[in-house]
Amino acid sequence: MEVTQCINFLLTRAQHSVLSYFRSRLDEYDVTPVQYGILSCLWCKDGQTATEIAQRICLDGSTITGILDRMENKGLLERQSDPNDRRAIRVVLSDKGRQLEKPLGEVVKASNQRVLDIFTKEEQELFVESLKRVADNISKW
Amino acid sequence: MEVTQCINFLLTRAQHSVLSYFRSRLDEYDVTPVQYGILSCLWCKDGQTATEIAQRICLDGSTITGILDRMENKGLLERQSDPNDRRAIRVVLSDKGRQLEKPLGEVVKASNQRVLDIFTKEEQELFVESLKRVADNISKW
DNA sequence: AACAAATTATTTGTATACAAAATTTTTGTT
DNA sequence: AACAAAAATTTTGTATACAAATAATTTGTT
Repeated sequence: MEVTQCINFLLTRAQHSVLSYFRSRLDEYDVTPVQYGILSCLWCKDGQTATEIAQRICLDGSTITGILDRMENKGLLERQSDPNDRRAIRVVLSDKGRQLEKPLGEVVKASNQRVLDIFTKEEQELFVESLKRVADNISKW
Repeated sequence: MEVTQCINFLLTRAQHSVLSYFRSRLDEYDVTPVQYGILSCLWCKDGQTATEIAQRICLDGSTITGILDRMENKGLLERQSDPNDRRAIRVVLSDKGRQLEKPLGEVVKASNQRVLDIFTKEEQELFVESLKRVADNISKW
């Protein structure tokens, strides 16, 4: 079987294309796609712990550490220790991080539409549904 | 918009799931998914240059260097200098690399089927087609 | 032939990403 | 209270990945 017909290859290629498109659109805000994911998580509910954020966006706990480091250095957020559980840290948005909600929200919405524009409404739904089914199914194995 | 409804997030999550499944299946052969991609490329045509391989599997040239290093250390392949163009290197399979063709081919074929098993034949074709359309379309922008 | 431009591969720097181990703290059991 | 087990985060080590810069070589132009 040709490697280029392998489902892992096809998914990886599609994901890379979409990721770089999103990266290019987010670039002017000095935010990466995964950093947008964390911001988005915090816009929804500020002050979550690192573990909560990691679970929400399906990342390993140890991956979060470095990403939060870089976001803290850029002044997007702050780590605060949780008085009730000193193991935990609470991740809190800065003004800068909060103010990005509207512009980044618009950029991501537009990018999303642009990517899905090549499909009809029905195809879009089927495609999104299929991606969810693949991810959910494998995580059960 | 919820980050979990973002097409970039959905694609990334599906890709991660499939990638880790493939990784787990390839693990007993001490080969990673991208290393399988390079092997597969060479089984098809041995002695390709790093650039040819990179283009074939859609990787940046500078990414190839490290992957070939690790594969060379594991004795899967060898770098040979091209007498006709001393800038180029020819990547040549070792016996070990060649002998993996059959067992890895089978593992990947089975993994592929297992991932796609959740779909009907029609859904499979539409899904694969959609992934290609997404990747091809964005690379034109 | 001389030299600019292009090509091939590598190096350097940065960002994800995960696994395994380590650290600190909390929870549960005896 | 003592201590084992679990939980939250970080650290360390390894593997992708890309961008920009570099080095060596080849190609194209004058």
